[in-house]
Amino acid sequence: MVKSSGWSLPKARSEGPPFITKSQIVTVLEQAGVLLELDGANRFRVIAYQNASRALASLEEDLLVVVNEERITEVKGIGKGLGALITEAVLKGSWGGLPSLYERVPPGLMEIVGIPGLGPKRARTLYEELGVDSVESLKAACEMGHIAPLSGFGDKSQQKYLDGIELLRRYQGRSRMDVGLLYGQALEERVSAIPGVIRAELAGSARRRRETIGDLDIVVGAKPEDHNSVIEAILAFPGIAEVKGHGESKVSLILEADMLGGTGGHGSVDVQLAETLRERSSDATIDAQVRIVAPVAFPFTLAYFTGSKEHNIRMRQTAIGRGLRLNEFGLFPEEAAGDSIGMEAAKHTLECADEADIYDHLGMSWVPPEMREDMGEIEAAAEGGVGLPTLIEPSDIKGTLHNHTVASDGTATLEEMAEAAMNLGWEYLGIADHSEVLNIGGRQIGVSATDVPGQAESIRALNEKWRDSGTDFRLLHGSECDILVDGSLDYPDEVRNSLSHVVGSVHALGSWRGRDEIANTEALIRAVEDPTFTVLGHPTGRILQGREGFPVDMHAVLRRMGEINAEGELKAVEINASPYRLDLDWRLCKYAKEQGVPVCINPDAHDTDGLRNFWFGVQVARKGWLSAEDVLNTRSGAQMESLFGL
DNA sequence: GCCGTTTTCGGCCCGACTGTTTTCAGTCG
Repeated sequence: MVKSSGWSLPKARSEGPPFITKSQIVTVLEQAGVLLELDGANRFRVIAYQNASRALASLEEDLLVVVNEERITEVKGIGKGLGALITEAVLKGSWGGLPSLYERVPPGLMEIVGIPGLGPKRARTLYEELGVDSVESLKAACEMGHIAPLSGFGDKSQQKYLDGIELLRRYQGRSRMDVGLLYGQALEERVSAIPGVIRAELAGSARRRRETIGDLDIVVGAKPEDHNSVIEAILAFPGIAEVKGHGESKVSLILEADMLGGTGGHGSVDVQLAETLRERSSDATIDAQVRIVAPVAFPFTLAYFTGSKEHNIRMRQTAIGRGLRLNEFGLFPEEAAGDSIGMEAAKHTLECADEADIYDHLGMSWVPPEMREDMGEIEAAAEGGVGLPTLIEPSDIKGTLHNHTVASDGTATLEEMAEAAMNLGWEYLGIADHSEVLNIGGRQIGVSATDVPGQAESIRALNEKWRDSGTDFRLLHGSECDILVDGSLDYPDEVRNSLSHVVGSVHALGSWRGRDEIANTEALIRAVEDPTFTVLGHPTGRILQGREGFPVDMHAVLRRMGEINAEGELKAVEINASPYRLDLDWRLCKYAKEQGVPVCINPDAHDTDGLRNFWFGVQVARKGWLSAEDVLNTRSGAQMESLFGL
């Protein structure tokens, strides 16, 4: 969804090259795609810009090196034209023909295409015919009845746009993973319990464990004669704020908090976590679509609505390569289908009992839903699936390293946190309270250097008690140590040297967000090079749907960490498992692994319940292709002690 | 604009739905 208006092209840095960074170019290509669409460009040209943006985003090498060695067109999706544009931006800091495109398209049109049912073609027509160039002028045109008389428009369009403007104003956008899954699993449980429902499964971005979830998709398998009664049962559910529409095979709903009450809570988000989320999200609503198909079509519909769109496209292309056609109802020979489409064409489908059979017919192994993003999984699943990893499970986690107590801004004591960790079956809990420099609103939050030895003594005493009683559990005494603006670490060296581990984190976001990517990258690299540095905590500082992280070339930071590890050190990167953060981003996990940088899944808990957030971190790790051995805290307590030289 | 085990032109994933039309374009997922 495009929200921003008044886009502009980034200015070149003064020192360069690179005069423009990779992430800036990624954004520009994405924007240029939208602008071209509004400008009436050929739709395949638009797709080319989108693809190039995607391709560049997943480029792991240093862009300046690739450009200098004239290898940019070797990237699939970047050809002669866009390769030249990227090269010019990197080496000269200018943007070819793009400035005129940016000037040509009125800024307000970007906002208008966010209105449901109003796309680029119609937005363009409205601009040309009526001079509509903002949401405000569109609203006025609707109210004066100027839209309906236009050719291709009508009364219904005019009303739909008015409704859409209202919706846009109220629309809260996507939901965080925790909220989306809570609703999704509640809905899935309720639907599964309806008589006549043979199978029901959550699909869409929730099943793929995206960090935020747009709307919920539930696929239901039921005999055709039961479809009507199933739909009626769904419409009678509690917690439905609005029925947006329903037909023979589809129900479209808006859910509210009452949906969450009374379900067993036996899904993957466990009962206590569900309680917490219930309080936290009492005022949220979320859109849901339920699709009902005959049992024989269930695997195809489930796969189709699980997506992603990009993954589905590659699946269909694979099918075409084998003389087959794939749609949401079946997989069938091209010639058998003839001119027919949809369910009719799928009458000739190959039999598939589950998703694995579909992949099998295409010469592939089943791909876990988390990985279906067209980020290499199509290739990895071919030839017996040799490239597919065995993904980490929540039960692989043996402890975590970044948690707070009352000593800084937590609400539980060492003993309380330890007990909660033992109840999760963990063998250790790393305590990492904030370091001295951190204060919020003038109030000191962090542990002063003089108080560190006292905490060490408390932890030593507790560990001794457990050892004497034969309990295989220990607290590890670390710190969440601030990375200062110049990349140095808080506390004197001797304080950091006394700790088992140092989680280095940036908190002074203002300064970091105010300077450029290259300066931030250099500072972060300086931090990780410190001999006492162990784990890079919430690497970009992002808050999902709250604030962007600071700009940084995380590939470069991970490369440097990998180099240091190759010399026998231990530098790990955190997946901060708070559902508000989920930082490191899943897109970077595979790269960290390839560079030899272990990932550490940390709940960043500030109370005992917060420890359970580690589950979301495991989802991110799975989405990022990680196995148990790629994650530091799947090691046993004894192994961790020996790694930290205790 | 990109791409190539039918290659340098002619394709580019597939289908449903909606509202406007009289055979279909635009939008959405």
